[in-house]
Amino acid sequence: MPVDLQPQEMDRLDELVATRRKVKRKELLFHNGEKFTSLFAIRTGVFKTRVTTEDGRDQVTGFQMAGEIIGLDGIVNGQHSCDAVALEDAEVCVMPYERLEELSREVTALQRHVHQVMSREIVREHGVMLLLGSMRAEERLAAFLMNLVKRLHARGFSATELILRMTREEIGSYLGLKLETVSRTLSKFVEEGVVEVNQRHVRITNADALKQLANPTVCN
Amino acid sequence: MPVDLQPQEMDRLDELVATRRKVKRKELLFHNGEKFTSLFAIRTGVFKTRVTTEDGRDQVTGFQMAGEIIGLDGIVNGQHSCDAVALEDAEVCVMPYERLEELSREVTALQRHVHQVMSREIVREHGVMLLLGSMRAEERLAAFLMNLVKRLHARGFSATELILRMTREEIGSYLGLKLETVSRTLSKFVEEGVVEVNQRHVRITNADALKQLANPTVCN
DNA sequence: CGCCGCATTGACGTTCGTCAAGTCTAGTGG
DNA sequence: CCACTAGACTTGACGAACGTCAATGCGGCG
Repeated sequence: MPVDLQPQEMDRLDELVATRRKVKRKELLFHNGEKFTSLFAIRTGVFKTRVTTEDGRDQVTGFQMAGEIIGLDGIVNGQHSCDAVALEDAEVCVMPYERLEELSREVTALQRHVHQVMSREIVREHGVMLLLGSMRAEERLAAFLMNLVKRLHARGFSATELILRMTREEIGSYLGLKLETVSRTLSKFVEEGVVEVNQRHVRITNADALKQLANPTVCN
Repeated sequence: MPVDLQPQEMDRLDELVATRRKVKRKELLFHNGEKFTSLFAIRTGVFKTRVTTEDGRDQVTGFQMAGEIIGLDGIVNGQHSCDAVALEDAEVCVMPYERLEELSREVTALQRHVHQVMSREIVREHGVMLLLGSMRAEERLAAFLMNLVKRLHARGFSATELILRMTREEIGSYLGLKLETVSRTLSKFVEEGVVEVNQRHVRITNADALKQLANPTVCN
């Protein structure tokens, strides 16, 4: 948590995030219906969150990576309303929610931080709604790639290369597309010289063009 | 705010929501880029929130009615990232955010309530993402009507009749459809005897059928 | 009355989903 | 070490759902 604090406050925060938990690839950090007790701060690895309907359809609601907080959905009803699945071996800090509540009553910076994290998630979801509601396949995928590479870059990785930790199907679910459409659209980007793709390895060769695709000035 | 409290705590909360503000139909409660200072609790009237892209496309991210909190998007960056537009003459309580922070440090029930409101919004948006990402027009519209009537019923209105405060275009924007599709789908429902429609007045004549159409559990 | 915004409906086009075949890669076991 | 398999991915042909464009209707309000 990137908040600056007094030494004594730091100690209390350290205690809050003292517990760690490892989650193997394909395993669930928590699942729909599970009792909510803690938030999780991702230390390593990438997760997806998904919601599911009775009739088996599901929707990926996000991909989360190091430094991001997961589990906020559980606060309102005391139980989780989505699944969190590790896309690779991962480790998280377990933050017991009741301790977090107490502490954020005492440490103003923490209170503010918690509010910001939740607000940021709301704003992010607004962006996804915009994407799902009014963009075409090309734009969705371009926006997705831009977003991923930006977040990775902020974590010290390349600004032009990335390795997808998720399948075409998972990308499609997140973007409201079928996996074939994701694959086709990626191929199209390759033809246009915007990216190079080798399985899960993606290299952005023309970032400007990608930005154009994600935010076209002309649309129908 | 439906939280039970000590009398003295009540007084402090009363002070928090003392300021009122009236917003006329089609006017903005706040707009994208505006400095964030307060959250708003809706007393009367219905609002829509929307996000916009540079190229002029916009997406309705929600319709809010009495008792609901609006403005949470502003917390993370200190400025609003969407517009809130009144769909009819409305009145809100203005809750200065800094006062809210202070108070929720002292009143545990308020702290919890704030967290729940934000978490609820996150969960609601998960539902919208599911709707936008994996449902067809019929299902989206059925889910939308069910959701509206449920919320109205919880506020003492009819469980089968409602008046839409928004245009077909606004419904379409929220559901990721064009207004013509909304209109056609409504007409289809009428043909099937599921609803009666007269302009903005809608009567649900076969709630079970509507629930069938909206298959998944996208409620809230 | 006549205008204007909203809504409906039809004809047609585009995008994306569906179905199917086939390729590639990594992992498994003989 | 090499088949063998399973899962992920690619690509093509076709169709359905929804968008686009356009004409028309309807109701409220100055």
